[in-house]
Amino acid sequence: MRIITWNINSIRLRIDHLRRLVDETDPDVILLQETKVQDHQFPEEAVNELGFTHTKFRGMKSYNGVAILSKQTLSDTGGHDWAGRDDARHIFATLPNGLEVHSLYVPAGGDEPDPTINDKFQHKLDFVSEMKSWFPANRDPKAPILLAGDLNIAPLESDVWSHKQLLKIVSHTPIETDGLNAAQAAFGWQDAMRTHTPEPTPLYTWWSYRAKDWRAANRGRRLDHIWVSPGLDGKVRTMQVLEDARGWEKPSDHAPVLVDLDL
DNA sequence: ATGGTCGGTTGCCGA
Repeated sequence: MRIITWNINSIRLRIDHLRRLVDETDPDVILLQETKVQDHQFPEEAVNELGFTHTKFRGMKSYNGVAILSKQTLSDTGGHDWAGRDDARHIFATLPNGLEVHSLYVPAGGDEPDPTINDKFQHKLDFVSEMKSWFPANRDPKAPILLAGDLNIAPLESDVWSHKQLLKIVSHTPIETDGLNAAQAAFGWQDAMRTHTPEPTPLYTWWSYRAKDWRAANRGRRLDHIWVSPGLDGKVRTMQVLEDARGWEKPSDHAPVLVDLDL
């Protein structure tokens, strides 16, 4: 089973990119973040025409928004309101083979890495702190569960272009990376991307729009992640960051990440 | 040290 996660940064603007991604990789399931569309405006017909006749989505006006696109039936769907906010950052569903997939969009957290003066950073820390308790309280680690999305944190030194230069930059500060590592450990989540491509190999999924030449500068960060439960131990066969998509015309600033599961 | 670019409830805000 082939699964892709992607921060698409507006599904309506990039529906042709989604078509190209499907043509080139033929995934079974696509988990999206930053769809930036309300549910009544979701391009369900265009998605159906790509072969994804089963969809679950949760959007709001202008910001955020997550979706699950599947060729097979989706059941038992829902989404948690993290940090007490109904802001369309989480959706989950179960596939016919029993695999539960979660699409998650963690808040970016603003620019100032001080929670006492930056409410957005406090919100991000609260969100990640709740990730640590929510999964153990609501799910069985022995079950087959995949959690993927834009977690907006690059936890490892080789997840950023310069560990030293990014230590005070939101997405790589110790308070965030400690929080994410704690959330991961609390459920026994396995970092499928790093199982496949261990440190110290650099691994990035996001490159800023602001670089003159993103590929030449390569000042990337690994903000997108695929985690699998202990119940899926040994089931991840391949992993690829689809960097080419970052070079398409009018791209998302995030590259899709693909895994094949032996299920 | 600074400013650089996107998308969408555009003339700003969030990323």
